[in-house]
Amino acid sequence: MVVSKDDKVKNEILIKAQGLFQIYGLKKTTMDEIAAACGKAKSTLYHYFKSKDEVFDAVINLEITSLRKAVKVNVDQKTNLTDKILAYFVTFHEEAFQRINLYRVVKQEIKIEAIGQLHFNKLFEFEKEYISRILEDGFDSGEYTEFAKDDIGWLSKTLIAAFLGIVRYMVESDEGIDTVKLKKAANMIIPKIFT
Amino acid sequence: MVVSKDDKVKNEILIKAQGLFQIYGLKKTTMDEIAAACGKAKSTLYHYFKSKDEVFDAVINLEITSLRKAVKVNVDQKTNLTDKILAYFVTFHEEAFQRINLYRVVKQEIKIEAIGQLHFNKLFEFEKEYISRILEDGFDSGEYTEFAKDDIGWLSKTLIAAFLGIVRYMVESDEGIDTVKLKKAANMIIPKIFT
DNA sequence: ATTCGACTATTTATGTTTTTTAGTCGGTTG
DNA sequence: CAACCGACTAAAAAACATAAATAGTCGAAT
Repeated sequence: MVVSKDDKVKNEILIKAQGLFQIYGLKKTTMDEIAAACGKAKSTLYHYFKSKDEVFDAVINLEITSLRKAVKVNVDQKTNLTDKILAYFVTFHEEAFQRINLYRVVKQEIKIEAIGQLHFNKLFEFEKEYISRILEDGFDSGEYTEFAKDDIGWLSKTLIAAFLGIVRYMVESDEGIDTVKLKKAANMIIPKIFT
Repeated sequence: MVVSKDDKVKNEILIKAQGLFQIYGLKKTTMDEIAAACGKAKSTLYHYFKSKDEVFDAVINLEITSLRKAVKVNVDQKTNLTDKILAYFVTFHEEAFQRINLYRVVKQEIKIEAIGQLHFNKLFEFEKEYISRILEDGFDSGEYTEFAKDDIGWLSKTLIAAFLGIVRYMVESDEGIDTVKLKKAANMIIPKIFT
């Protein structure tokens, strides 16, 4: 069989853990609880995962993977640079806010807590890489000439920082995530140079 | 005389407090220290200010006032909308980072601590109002037609949130505040519609 | 009206104990 | 022998108590 017994149990644990993390968060979910939810002893979990962090990591990666898939679908549909970046930002954040664990990481990160930092940095890094690639494609195809290629690294970081600022504000002010506003914001941030 | 004795002493206290806040921050500066710096007893301070918070408030307002003045000078020099907004953002943040107390509030705010919140909100509110006014002027003069007037409130909030996101990133990543980059960022955020 | 010193009421820091929880280990079972 | 368990340990977190620092009050003095 393609999916081994090992993978199956691992997945079972992850699903249960995911459910608990969603309800209680990382800190308030204990390994005993996860074990109980799986109908196993705690020590058994350590047969599949080295540590609690590794379990959480795996859950987050599960969600990031599915998020990336969703984003890719939307971005690939678009044909020009501006639409791609716009689609990227809108989809990314729509999808992220649908995934409570990720949302938590971002929200925790806003309040700068130790644990979220790593995941957030990874997220930021991923966003930067993704945007950089889109920009580079635009450059190579000659679609985009306004900035030097050397600026792409800085450019994508700034784009993301700005966009994250808006999302942050939406979260903090409890104004919720309004897709229409999000689109407007994205449209405003993405420099018209791109069009 | 125009400046009353009362105001003179108040100012003396504020100057001393400002110096101490700059060195030690709000929490690590005691009322006893401020009093000692003024060569007065602590209880005397309470004759001029209701509480320690009121002293800090007054200091912050002192700095905000001088900052506003500096910003206004730069903005007023510009003739068109885009330049005004650009000048506003660049000057505002340049000046803010020169004022350690304000900088502290902003930085504290990044780590969301109770005390900074109020000041930060006030700052945010001020920035919003200021930008709104600039935008409205642009509308009224017919310089700007792309957005509806109703959108100005949302527009200025978004602009500020985005810009704050970039500043935040600069602070967090310890990349420092590079004016050239700041200008680039501002240029990128301010939609080309304005030009 | 200003100032002060002595006082109180809160916060904050410190140290101690208890409880909770992550992670280990030897042994059991299918 | 891979998957599991229960009992154990070590480390972290929570709870508690105590001491110290500090914000803020008040009556008296100038």
